[in-house]
Amino acid sequence: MISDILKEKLQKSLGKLGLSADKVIFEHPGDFSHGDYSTNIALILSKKEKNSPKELAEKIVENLEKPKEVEKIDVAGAGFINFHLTKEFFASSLKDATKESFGKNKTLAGKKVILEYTDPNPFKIFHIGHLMTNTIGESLSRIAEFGGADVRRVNYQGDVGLHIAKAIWSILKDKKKVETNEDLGEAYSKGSKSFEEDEKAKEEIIEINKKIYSREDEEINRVYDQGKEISLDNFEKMYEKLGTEFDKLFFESEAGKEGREIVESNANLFQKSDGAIVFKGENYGLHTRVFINSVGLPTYEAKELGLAKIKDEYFSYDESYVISGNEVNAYFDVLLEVMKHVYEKEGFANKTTHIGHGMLRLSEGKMSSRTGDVISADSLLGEIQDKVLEVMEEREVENREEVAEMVAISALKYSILKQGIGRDIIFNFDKSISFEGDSGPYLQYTTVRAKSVLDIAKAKGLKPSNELPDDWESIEIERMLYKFPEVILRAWQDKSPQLISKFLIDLAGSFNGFYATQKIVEEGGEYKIFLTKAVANTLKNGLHLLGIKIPEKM
RNA sequence: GCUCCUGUAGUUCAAUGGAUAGAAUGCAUCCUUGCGGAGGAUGUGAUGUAGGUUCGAUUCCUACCAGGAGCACCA
Repeated sequence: MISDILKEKLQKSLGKLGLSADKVIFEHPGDFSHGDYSTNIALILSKKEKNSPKELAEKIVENLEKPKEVEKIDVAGAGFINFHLTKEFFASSLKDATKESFGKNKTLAGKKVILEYTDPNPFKIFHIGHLMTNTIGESLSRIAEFGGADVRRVNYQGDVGLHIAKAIWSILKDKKKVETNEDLGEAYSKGSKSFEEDEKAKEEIIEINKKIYSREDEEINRVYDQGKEISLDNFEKMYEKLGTEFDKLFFESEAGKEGREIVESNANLFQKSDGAIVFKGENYGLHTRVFINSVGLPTYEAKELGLAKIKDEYFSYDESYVISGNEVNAYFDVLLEVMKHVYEKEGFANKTTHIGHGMLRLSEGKMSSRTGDVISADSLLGEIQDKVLEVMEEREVENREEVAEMVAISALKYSILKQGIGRDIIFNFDKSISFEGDSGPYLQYTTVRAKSVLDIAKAKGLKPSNELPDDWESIEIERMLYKFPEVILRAWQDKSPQLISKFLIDLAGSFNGFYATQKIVEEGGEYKIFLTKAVANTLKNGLHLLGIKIPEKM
């Protein structure tokens, strides 16, 4: 790595001056005029020395042996030492950027990583919140794969619990045939409403809930089994659309059993309180949470406790990630504390990380799944797709619907992944989904365009070559491409797909600028064609990491 | 009330303690020759308030103001 070479030379120079530094940090300046690598070492060391940072920087540079990859070294600003790389370095680094494997690394080689995400509940609507969790989880899974990890994607679905009792109560009461997912959604929101407003309904629902667990009532079992099947089929279709293939589905019914046993066999850790079994988190700076409720049923907490073990039996993981909305952050802290004690030997708590993402909220107000006031993923995607079709109207494209769906999903996924994971997304139907500028479709469009250029070059018999033309001056694109692998490393380290989004949008912008000012396909343009190939390949790999598909034409 | 998160152009988002706080969108002006205009170029415009730490603060600390989430049998 070039940065290692720079570090070594710099240490030597410091040595000559009788100085030393434990760690020398190189970074890429935001502004290209400040070079390709930069270090603030002089600013830090000048504190101990009496020299001014700028003078010290100049002394360091005087004693610095310039590696062949470096064009020039200069001192700027308050005392930064900036390194400008040579065009030969860029030209040779481009070779990597045209490789299929560009961006892959080995930081997670041999590691078993399990990621749980999406977690919709049968009998309920797959809403836009699930869309958000899925998008983030899928992207992180792919980034882990690029790091060489053995990855398992898992999904944990609530197939028991009050929400189902509510839906079943409504179905039984109306004696209605349930055939579609919409029927289920309707039944749920109706049952949910009655649960809040009608005491008698509430009692009946609680009664049904017990029978769902015990499976003693044939009528209930029949409705339950049928509804679950309809729901899961519907989810499968959605996963396919979104580009996620789960390796394993877990269900609350199994996790509940396991969890209850674990709570019972660790009785000393828990306390009885008002008929429930609780964990007093106050002793650990946390709060109290119920694990087994007063009716004797395991809550989500106990289920998740069981799930950690079930996951390990399935795939003895080194790292486990649970991706969900950040509304459960506090509860997850409690859970991890309990896991520390319960699974002391197994060390699950240390291997498990909860990633809480922000909420998708509507500018018009809050979304509530209890009142049935939710926006389904289907309706949102449909609406975006209609807008895409409008833009596509005048274009000649085969498979219109299919392409429009790809573009719609890309628009949505990008708008989720372009910002920090923990932050809420304020959603405005008219404005939020963009097809231009800082958007998924822009990235797709740029990739398709670059590929189209390559096709034309090929048809004209012009072959890409990374041999530099005599009068070549290195351009922004070259100075960006070689950073892609570093970006991916950091994206995993920080669990921030947004770093990849940012990188791709900058790269695409830079390429579009290049495209607008230069003719690429021409005699003597072999290097520019090579550059285009590198950009297309990098965009392709980057978009893959965001979970975005690329159409042939759009 | 307690805990956590967030306050950056009109709007939606960036900025591992660094250099002139970046994009996009909006608005204004411009780009037929040359390969996809879902594009390109130029201009416009912002760190909630008050202190502190630091050579250097959007970033760290304190207080305040504003918004959001969580705080016992939902998940």
